Amino acid sequence: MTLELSVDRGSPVPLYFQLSQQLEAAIEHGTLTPGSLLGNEIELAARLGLSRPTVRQAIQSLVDKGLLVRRRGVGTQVVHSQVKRPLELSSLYDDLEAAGQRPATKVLVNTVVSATAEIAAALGVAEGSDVHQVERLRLAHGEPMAYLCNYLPPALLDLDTAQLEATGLYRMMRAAGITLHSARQSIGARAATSEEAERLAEEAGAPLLTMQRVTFDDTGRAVEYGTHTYRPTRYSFEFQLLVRP
Amino acid sequence: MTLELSVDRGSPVPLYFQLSQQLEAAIEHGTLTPGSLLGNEIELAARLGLSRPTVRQAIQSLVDKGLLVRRRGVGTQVVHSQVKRPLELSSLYDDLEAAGQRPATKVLVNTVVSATAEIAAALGVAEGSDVHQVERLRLAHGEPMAYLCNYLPPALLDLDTAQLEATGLYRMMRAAGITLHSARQSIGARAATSEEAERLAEEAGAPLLTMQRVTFDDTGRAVEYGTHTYRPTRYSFEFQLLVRP
DNA sequence: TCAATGCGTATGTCCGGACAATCTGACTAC
DNA sequence: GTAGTCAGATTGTCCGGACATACGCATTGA
Repeated sequence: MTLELSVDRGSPVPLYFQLSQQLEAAIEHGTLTPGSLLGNEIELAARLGLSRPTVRQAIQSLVDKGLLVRRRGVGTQVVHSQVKRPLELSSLYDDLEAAGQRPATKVLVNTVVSATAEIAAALGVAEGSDVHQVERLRLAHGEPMAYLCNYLPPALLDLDTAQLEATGLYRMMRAAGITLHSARQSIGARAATSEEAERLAEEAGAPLLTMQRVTFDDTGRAVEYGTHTYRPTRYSFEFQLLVRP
Repeated sequence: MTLELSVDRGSPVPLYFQLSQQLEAAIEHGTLTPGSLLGNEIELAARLGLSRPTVRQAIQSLVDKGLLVRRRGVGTQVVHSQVKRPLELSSLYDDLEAAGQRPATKVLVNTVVSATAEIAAALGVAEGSDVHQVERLRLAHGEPMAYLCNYLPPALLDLDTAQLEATGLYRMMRAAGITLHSARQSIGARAATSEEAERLAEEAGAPLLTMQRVTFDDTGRAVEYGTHTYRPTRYSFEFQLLVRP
């Protein structure tokens, strides 16, 4: 079979990116079957009228994504297993939306509080200084699913309650021009207190899935600290991860 | 301050790798302070007697690791935040060892069983075919910490009980020439059954942290399926993750 | 005073070529 | 028949250069 590949030099989209997208689409679509060889880089470059470094850059990006595997002396082949996505820094809202559910959000608290020692340490601000606090309840199919408590540095974002209910916090941050860079997460479990149980329509002592996260932008500022509790019967963390070579 | 950088052209270690390692060490050591500019690539290349693509390759690898941030028109600077490691496919054994603890392992079961539908689906083998089963109890400071149940395809590995107690499963796989590539994970929580509770010295109904994982090698074969339960008072999943640009 | 413009600087993209390292498979020698 | 050897194929590394693009800042203009 011959793979239809072409690049548009008039497009502002980088050539290597055009190529990697077409290859990824072909893998996704099944045109490039798992295990099949991709054909050597030099010939592929010649066929497309590109240079080898450009082709290599395209292939490399897919290798980084885990879709391709290179073998010296053999060639580049499509990975057999079904790689979906290698763990992104995704918000619960996006996760649910991607799963086809229509998540609902109920903002319980949207205010400014004085930072406790824990919050101050996480966000890197002075203890006692003002921080935004947002408490939300995330529902799916009318059932409570997770209780989210977040703290943000002051003057970072305009936290409109209506907007918080219509979209996710991360989406609002990105829209405000904040470049999310990395996050430090901790996932655990514990028994629900009576207060937590009531919020999530569980019973006191029921197991809860917990997640704490501090998110940093590309300048190294902490832009968000969150403590979340999930109902384990309704939610679990699913992700694919790659081995760093 | 002047950063000491040099490369050895006689070494079989790639030049870009030598450079990236030195830069990483300088960041780790604090010689390159967070937020500081790295100096433009062209001059850096000239100073080291390297070409710009080589220098770029070194820098790019650190950008991928989350240690550096590039800004067009500005330069490349060291990320402020404390990036430790961006979530590896690590075994519990390695995690504990890295944390300074000396993990102990007790192999409870090491046998061959007939694959149930669940196991067969995860490993991609025929239902009812033979698979290895390993059940282990992981202890730290004499206290049970996690209960690990793993299934492996037949004839993949020689599962020596003594070796399983002395090291981790992943380390044994790597030593056997298996190239780990990716894994699909699911982390959740549930209440302990009385059987599970007894194994982990908890009470029935106590919250447990659960993890399921299927690991694939670079040919796409499933090489391991594991169902783990952790005591949440003793263990939680901590990791750093990067945002895919 | 404030906004628009222009310029320098640094990274982003792309090219064409060269040699080295490694894997596969076929051939050869014992 | 088996083991060692060699050649072809393919990716890995590296070079030197060219132009495009975006950011920050100083200058200019209203």
